[in-house]
Amino acid sequence: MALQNKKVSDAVIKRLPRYFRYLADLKENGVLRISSKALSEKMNLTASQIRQDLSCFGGFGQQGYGYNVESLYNEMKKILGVDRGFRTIIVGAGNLGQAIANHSKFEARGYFVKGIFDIDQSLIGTSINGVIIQHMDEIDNFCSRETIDVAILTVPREITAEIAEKIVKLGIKGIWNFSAMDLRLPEEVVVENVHLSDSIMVLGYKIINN
Amino acid sequence: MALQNKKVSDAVIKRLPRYFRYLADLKENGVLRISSKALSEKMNLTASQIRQDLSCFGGFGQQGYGYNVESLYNEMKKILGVDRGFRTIIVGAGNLGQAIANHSKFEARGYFVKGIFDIDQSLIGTSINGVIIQHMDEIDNFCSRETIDVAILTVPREITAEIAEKIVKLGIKGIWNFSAMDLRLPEEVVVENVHLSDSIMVLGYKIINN
DNA sequence: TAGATTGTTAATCGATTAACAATC
DNA sequence: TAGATTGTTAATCGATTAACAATC
Repeated sequence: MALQNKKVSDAVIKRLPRYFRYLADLKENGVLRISSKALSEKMNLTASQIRQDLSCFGGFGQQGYGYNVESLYNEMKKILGVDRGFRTIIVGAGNLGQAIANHSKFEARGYFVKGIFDIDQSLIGTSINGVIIQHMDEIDNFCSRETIDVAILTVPREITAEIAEKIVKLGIKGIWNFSAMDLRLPEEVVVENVHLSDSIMVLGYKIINN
Repeated sequence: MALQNKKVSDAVIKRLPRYFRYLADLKENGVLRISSKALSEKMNLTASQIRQDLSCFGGFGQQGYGYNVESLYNEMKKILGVDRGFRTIIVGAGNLGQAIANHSKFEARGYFVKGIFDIDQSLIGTSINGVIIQHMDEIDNFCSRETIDVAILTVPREITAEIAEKIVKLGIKGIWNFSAMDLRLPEEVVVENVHLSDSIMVLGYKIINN
C-alpha cells in the first residue's frame, strides 16, 4: 500500500503507458476484471512483474478476484496525469510538428495544444486543428500570458538547444524533444526524447543480427 | 576480441546509435582520438560501461591512446548497417508518413525509400522526395519486383495488424511500427516500435513526479 | 468452505561499476 | 621509460522472477 514512497524505477515508468493501453482496450471490450496472470499473457510479461509494478502505486487488486479493469484504468489515468491534463505548445510546424498537431490521440491522453510556433512566414497565421501558428518570437509573450506545462520541440537540430534554454526560462516543466540531440537542462525540467533515427538504427542492427 | 559470440543485450543495442551520433559529431569537429573517459563525460555514462559495450563487438581501442574516432565511427557504421543500407517502403502517406519521407536524415543512416503507399486517391500519383505514391494494393506487386528490407508503418491503428501480416509474407525483414499497438509476428521479422503516445505519457508522469 | 489470486519477501538473474594486469 | 588507457575479470547494484502466507 506504499504510495510512491520509494522512487519508481525507470523500467517501471516506461511500462505504465503500456498498461494504460491494454486496460483501455479491455475496458473498451467490456471486460470487467482481469487477473495478473491473464493480463501477463496478453502483454507478454510475467504475472509477477505486473503485480510488482502495480504495487509501486498501491494495492489495486483483490485476492481471489484480480483487478477491476475500470478502476485500475482510472488509477492509471491518474498516475499518468491523463485526467489532470497538460497545457502544451508545439515549437516547429514542419512536417513532424504538423503531424503531431493533427494527431487527436494526444489530446485524448491529456495533452492540449495551446500554441504552435514557427518562423516560416507562409505558415504563420494559418491554423492546424483550430490553433493558429504564430511566429516563434511570440513564444515569450504567449508563455507569460498562458501557463504552459509541456513544449514539443520539432525544430531543426541546430536551434534546438537554444530554444530549449529559452523555454526553460519561461517556466515550462517538460520538453518532448524530437531532435537527435541530448539536451542538458536544469533538473527542474523533464526531457523525454524521441530519437527517431536512433530507433530505426536499432531496427537495422536487429535485422542484421536476427 | 570476441566478435558477437555472446548475444548482445538489448540495453547495449539501444546505446549503439547514441555512440554513432557522438562519434559522428566528434569526427565532424575534427577530433582524431578519444578515451573512454573523455567520451563518458560527453555522453554522461561511465567509462567502464563504454568499454564494456564496445568490447561486445571487438577490441577497437589501444592502451594508452584510447579510440581512433574515425575508425570507431566506421566500425559503428558497419555494426549498425549504415554502410550496407536498407531498402525501405513507407506504408501510409499521412502527416507522419510524409514527415518521414521528407526527412533526409534517414537516408544518411542507410534507409532508402523505394516506395510509398496509401489508399487516398488524391495522394496517389503525387511524389515525395522523388518517390511516387502508389495505391496500397500495389504493395504485393512492388515487393515481388523489388527486394525490400524494411517497412515503415504509418497507417491507422485499425489496419496495422493486417498490413503487417501481409508484408511479412512478402519477405520483409523488419518493421518500424508507429501504431500504438504491439504486433505479434513470426520471429524472422524484427519489429521496432515508436509508440509516440507512450513516450509523451512517460513525460507526463515524470513532470508530475519531478 | 475451497479455489483463486493478491501483495510482498526472498532468490535469481542480468546489467553496471570497479579494479587491475597488460601494454601502447 | 613513465603515464595513460585499454579489455576483462570480479564485485556490486538493481530488476525480474519465484514462492507463499494472507485473504477475498
